[in-house]
Amino acid sequence: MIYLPIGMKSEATTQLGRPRAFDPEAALDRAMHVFWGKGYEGASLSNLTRAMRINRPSLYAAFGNKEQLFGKVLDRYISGPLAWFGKALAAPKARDVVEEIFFGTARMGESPSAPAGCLIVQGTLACGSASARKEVAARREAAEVALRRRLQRAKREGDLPKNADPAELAHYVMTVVRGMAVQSAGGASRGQLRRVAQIALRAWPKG
Amino acid sequence: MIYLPIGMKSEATTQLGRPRAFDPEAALDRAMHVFWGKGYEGASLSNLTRAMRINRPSLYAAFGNKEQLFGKVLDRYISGPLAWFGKALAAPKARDVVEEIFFGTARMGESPSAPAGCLIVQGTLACGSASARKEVAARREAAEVALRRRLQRAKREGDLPKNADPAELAHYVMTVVRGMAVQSAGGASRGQLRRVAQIALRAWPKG
DNA sequence: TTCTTTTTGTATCGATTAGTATAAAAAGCT
DNA sequence: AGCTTTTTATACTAATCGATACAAAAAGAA
Repeated sequence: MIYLPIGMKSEATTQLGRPRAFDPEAALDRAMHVFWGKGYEGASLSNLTRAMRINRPSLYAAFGNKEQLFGKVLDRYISGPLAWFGKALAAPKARDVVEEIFFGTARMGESPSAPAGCLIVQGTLACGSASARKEVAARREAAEVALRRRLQRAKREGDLPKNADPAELAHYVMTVVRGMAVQSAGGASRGQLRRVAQIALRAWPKG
Repeated sequence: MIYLPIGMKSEATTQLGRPRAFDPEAALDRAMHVFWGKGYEGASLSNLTRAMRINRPSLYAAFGNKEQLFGKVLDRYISGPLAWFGKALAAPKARDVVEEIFFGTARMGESPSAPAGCLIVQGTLACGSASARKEVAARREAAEVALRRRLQRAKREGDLPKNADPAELAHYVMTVVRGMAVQSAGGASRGQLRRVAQIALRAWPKG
């Protein structure tokens, strides 16, 4: 019994056994929308299997269990709907990095097919499953660490004023971003989020 | 059968029947901590009754059902741990109002007995119960409306620059506040939150 | 005491939860 | 064909969910 990495079919040239009738990546996308909209424990297995259009044993065979499925969904969320974040970190100037993060967050509220808010923020903020909560918290922390390192580099390059603290600035930016996610989940429009982003940018140190 | 308002014992001078053996307000406080830490549907009735130190029928007799208990807890949360918000709105200058809101939020993370974060933010962000979710969203909206009205008054009084938009500023402030709640739930210290508050204040329009 | 009223504790309800046992179905290989 | 392997669908598990039925217990009133 070999554990097959999710989202990819067997690499063997000759396929053994009955082929699966569903696309694991498409199923993961559907599961993502369910978790995104209802949170980790708000999403029941019946919700998930119905949306993914597979039966329960297929889900367990392909993705492990609910918690592991959630982990795969988190990975896919970060490398999919949240991929702009990594690109934003690559912008030439720190000010541009932060601007892209703010407006990228505002832009997330404009897709009508995607649920409002952010899976990482609302997926497990308060949740009975401690492990799922920790997994989401770890990913929130990772994003902040990445931005902090980027701003520390900016400081070394003279891209930030001498009195600016990269760690505090990173914490501020991520705070605003997560607040925007909460507002979006509460029904805030993309226009409102953009205006919040513009105001939040006024706090950025003058260079 | 008369529905007895929660938190107050019978007003009749002569009490009929067996007196209840618990203090409803203390029980509500304990329930508040459970909801605060685990969210609406993360808090099971077994969690609640154990923390409240009452049995299930006592809970239902005194508070209705889980959803109504949550509503009473929300009221108590707003008039208790969140009472500083109403006082902040009464500050003389708009800048002071916002400052008190920011630092009041930072101060909420310092009580070691209380759960981290904000019940209103994390109680039901993503949750299966649509009614509980709407109830929390309504209270989030109410806070923003109150601040918006306060800032509109400030504008009329010349307490804000002519180019400042009270509605946008209110949205920005509540966005930061809710982001701080998320950060706090993720383990941010009061010191970190205070520094975020200071940076966020730099976005405030110069008067 | 006896009656009435309310709270209490226990034991349970049907529904739903996450997770599986089992066997039929569908493919390739020999 | 016959064999092997994997996925499929159905049906089921034990546990937990929110919510109650029921009767004993505890008070005042008559």
